[in-house]
Amino acid sequence: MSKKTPVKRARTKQRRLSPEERRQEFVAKATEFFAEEGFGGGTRALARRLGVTQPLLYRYFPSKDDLIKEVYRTVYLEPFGDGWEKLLGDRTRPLRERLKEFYAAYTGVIFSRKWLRIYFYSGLKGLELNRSYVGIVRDKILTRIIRECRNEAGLSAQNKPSAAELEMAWVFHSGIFYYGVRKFVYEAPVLESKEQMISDAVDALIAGFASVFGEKEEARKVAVKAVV
Amino acid sequence: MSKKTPVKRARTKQRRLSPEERRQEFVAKATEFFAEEGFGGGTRALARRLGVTQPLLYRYFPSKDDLIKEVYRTVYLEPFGDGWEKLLGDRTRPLRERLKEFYAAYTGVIFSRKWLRIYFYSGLKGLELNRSYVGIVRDKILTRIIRECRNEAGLSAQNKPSAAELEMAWVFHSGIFYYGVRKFVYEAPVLESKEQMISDAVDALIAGFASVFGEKEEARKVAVKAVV
DNA sequence: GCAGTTGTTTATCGCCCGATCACTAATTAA
DNA sequence: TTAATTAGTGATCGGGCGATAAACAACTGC
Repeated sequence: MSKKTPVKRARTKQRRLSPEERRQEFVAKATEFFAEEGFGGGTRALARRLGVTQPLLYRYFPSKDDLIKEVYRTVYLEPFGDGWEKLLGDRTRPLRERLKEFYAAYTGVIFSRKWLRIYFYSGLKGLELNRSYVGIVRDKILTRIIRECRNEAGLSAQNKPSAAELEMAWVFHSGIFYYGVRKFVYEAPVLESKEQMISDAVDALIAGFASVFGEKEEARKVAVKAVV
Repeated sequence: MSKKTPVKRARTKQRRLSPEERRQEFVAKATEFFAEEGFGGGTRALARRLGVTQPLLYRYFPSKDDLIKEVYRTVYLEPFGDGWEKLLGDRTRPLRERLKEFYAAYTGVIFSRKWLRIYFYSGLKGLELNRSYVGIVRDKILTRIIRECRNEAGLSAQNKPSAAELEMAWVFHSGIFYYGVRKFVYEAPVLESKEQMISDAVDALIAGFASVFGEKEEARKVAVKAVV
């Protein structure tokens, strides 16, 4: 309320950080700020949260848009490890186990209010960034998962998944994704155990994939299709 | 670019609409506008799109926020029919058929750039509206679906679905939902046939539900759980 | 045709926004 | 100690925002 008193910070006491450290500190705090306020949030409010004055931002970033681009970079590109692809393809371990471990790790990164809200804000802004992210998920994750599901269901290996297979993987993946959205964005009640949610979803995917695409379960599949 | 020339619209020619018609026209156009620009879009730009001047909006709506509330109302509340609950529970028809018909109708309503973007913008704004929408989906749709899945899997009827069952229904429902998001918000390529996507997802749900929760498939279930 | 009512515009207010500039304080190098 | 460099601030600019008030234009009933 009474933000009138300028408080007169004791400027001399706190240790001065190196320029790069300071910059990173600004980006990190800005990420939290924009996650809450959206990219329409003002630079003055942001500066207030950083404990500095607004013009100082312009010493570290040429414009607000440049700052936002840095926020994107740290949120999207940094966390995407490449050990994940290997994990998914490691056939010395059961597929269920691999999938559960992968999604435990993946959701460990993206299931936070900050990550998800930045993701949606940038998506609504129409940035090509989201489209490219969707492409990465498709190529690095879903294509691998389908390959393993085909193997699990006793189907012949083929490099390219069919559009229908890819779509089923998307439905599965998005279902898990949306658990995080409900919990961290809508703050709606969810199943308390994330692990069980993932476990059940993985089981359903493997069973469903075999049911829809499997040859070894042709009897079931025919019965399914006959109803339609 | 050269918006300088005021264009001097021929004001006398166009027929004057009744006040209520005019109001509804404004709300409809405002919905499209906010879906694209977000609720941060300016009233001047909106008025320009409506072909009127900005102060005129304030004769029809006391404030910008009131206009936004009307937009919510028409987007969320109007389309939600109540024949859907009956459709889901109609056991004279096969479950697969009911689910496919329901999701064909449901996605027919919500799968549009307009609907989905308004949904996300309001969700990010922190409005309680989204949380209540989530509650409606849970009670009116998912609870019914689980009841029918239990019946299909030969399980005893119980009124309240378990949290794990509800979560599996959410994963399934969200997976379908996200097909629309990918197509209409991210404008990413999707399986061209929405019907097949729904059909496969429904098949996977029924097979997956039986696999995870079914008693008649206890052997498979035990095998599944043993891996973990 | 005129009065009253309703629809619409022009002009404007106060506010907040992103950005810039000139200045001061703190740190570093000699 | 002093000169140069860097970090940070206060004041301010032009512009867009939501909202208001007063004037004007167009219908309506008499």
